[in-house]
Amino acid sequence: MSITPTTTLDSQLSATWGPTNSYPDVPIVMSGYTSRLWSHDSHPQFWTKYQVWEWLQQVMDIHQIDASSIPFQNFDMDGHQLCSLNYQDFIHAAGSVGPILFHNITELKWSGQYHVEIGQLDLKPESKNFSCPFPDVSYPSGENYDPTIHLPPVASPTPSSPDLKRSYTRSHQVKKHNPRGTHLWEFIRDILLNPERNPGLIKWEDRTEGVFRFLKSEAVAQLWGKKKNNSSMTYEKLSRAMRYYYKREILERVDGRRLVYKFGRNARGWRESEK
DNA sequence: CTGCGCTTTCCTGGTT
DNA sequence: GAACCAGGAAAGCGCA
Repeated sequence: MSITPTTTLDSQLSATWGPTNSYPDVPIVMSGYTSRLWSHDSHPQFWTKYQVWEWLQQVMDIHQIDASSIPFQNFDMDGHQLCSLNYQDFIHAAGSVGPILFHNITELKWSGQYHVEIGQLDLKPESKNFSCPFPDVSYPSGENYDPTIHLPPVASPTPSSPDLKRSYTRSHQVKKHNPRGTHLWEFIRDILLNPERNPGLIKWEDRTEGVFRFLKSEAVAQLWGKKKNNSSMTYEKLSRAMRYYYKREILERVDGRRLVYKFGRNARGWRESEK
């Protein structure tokens, strides 16, 4: 991990979770965006593991693919190893997202400049079906809150559950309503799933049961606000949004325990087996 | 323009 | 008293 002990929380958060306008629905002019976010535009060959993860996160963000759609642990490697992967390796590691990643890293290897590569790719967020030189490269959009049409974390190389297998056949389906890119519960989940990007903000209380606890409630709220470009976000407001999830069974109540929540039956992608 | 889904904001009242 | 929890009400926002 490249974060030094002297790094402030705020700078850590900015560095790890991106600027306030990291939304793909903001027009993508990657030069400024990336130059701020992507401070290490060195050749991918020289990336650290952490930089590889940052790259992954960026690509997922840009394509509005849910971060849990790919098993990040399959990319526990540095840039040198990443660059040595072939097309099949990416398919194997990231399923249907593999081609996107492969294409992206290939361009990067050629250009050595992240922002150049993004510019070349015409990755308009509004193009629901990303067209790519590789066959069958349509990708799943983010997960859906709607339990009846839950779009999948499809990209796992080994879809084990019946749900996942079924959803695999629907990979061309255009995403349903997801106006702000990432829902709050997905944002929370992604913090939990990326410990390297979670500087003590939220922790699992019971990993298998999906119980977690806010350690720095206001910091999480600020981070959420940052993501939504809303500097007045507070834990008070965030928690109100969390409470709305009870009714939809995305979260379950945990009585008597402050700052503790539990993922419900309609929350997807948090289980280890789903990753 | 309208309706919908997901917050965001504000609020009152209760609990730890 | 501060921090948190519960949930109603209404408004904002992006999208189909």
